Amino acid sequence: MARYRTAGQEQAQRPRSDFRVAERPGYLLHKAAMLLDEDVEKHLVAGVAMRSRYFLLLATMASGPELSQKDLSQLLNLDPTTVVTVIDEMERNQHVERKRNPADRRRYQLHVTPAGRKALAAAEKVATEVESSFFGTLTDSERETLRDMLSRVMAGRWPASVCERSL
Amino acid sequence: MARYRTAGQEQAQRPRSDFRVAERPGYLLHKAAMLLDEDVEKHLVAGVAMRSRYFLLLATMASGPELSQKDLSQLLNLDPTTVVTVIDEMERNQHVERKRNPADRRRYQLHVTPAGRKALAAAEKVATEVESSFFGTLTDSERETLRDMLSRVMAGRWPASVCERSL
DNA sequence: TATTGTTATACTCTATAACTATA
DNA sequence: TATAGTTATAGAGTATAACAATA
Repeated sequence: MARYRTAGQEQAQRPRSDFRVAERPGYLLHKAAMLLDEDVEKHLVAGVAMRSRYFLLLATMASGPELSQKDLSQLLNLDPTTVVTVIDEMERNQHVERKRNPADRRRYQLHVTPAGRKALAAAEKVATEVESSFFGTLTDSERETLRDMLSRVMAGRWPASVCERSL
Repeated sequence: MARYRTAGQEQAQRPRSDFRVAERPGYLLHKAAMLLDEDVEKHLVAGVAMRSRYFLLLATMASGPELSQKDLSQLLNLDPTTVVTVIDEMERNQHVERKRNPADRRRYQLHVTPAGRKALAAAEKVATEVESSFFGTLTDSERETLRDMLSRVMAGRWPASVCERSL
């Protein structure tokens, strides 16, 4: 992961920051998400040797409705082939077991093992700490407001439209 | 660009959505940014044949302090080699001219041409429409709150730490 | 005939390293 | 010796398409 953020110690000839992009709400959203993603990925890898998409897939499998690999790829916007790769890895790590769905033998029932749940708990602890630190300057009430606004902005697109299906 | 969001029309056997990831503020932020990025990219390509990073670089060059390619790569978290590629393309499109900085002949002065500003204006119109539509369910006051919260969350990391340098 | 999951492959994007020129 | 920019190359990531099994 590249780091272009660490600053040098040079002359500050024009301490302005009137970048047009910095005023676009869309770019602020993009940038904030990128910074948080990097933080989460870095700490997950360092703390529990797990990458973000592994964590997200595991967390999704461990909670809520039972999902096929196809469902997961739709919900998390991951390519189906990527889901295969990550779940292969999960099986090798004995965090997940693939069992055929008796009602539709094309699908898998993805079963998170106790070891998988344990690993997930550790990862969630890390992720929660990173998020808490990232949103550190916001009050609890503000965090709730942010959560609410983001949910509303996505209403009907996520996760709703995915859930319309078999979920 | 892949689309895993368009839903089929099947049985809704479990209309729940208690995914653990959906409750993480971090994932909400990530997902919202992804959706918006996709919208912006799609409409920029379709409307003005311009990709997002081209637009971002052009918008940054056209406003604020004069930046070298190195500065741009740091500010926008783009690899320096990517910046070279995109600015090459901009030169072919006659949107930008490279001139040597007389004070430091290693650096370029990147000059946005009138044609470049015209293209930028068209792109900004598209991007603004997409953003406006994306944040459509928020009131003006809420949008300001969101902008403010995102800025505060990033305070000290962006664009400040980049600006500490030569900008 | 359509769908889930898989594999193989191609392609895009990004990162790494070496090079030129300037400082 | 260090930095800005460039080029070539390698690697990671993702998408495409063909396939097997099942519906």
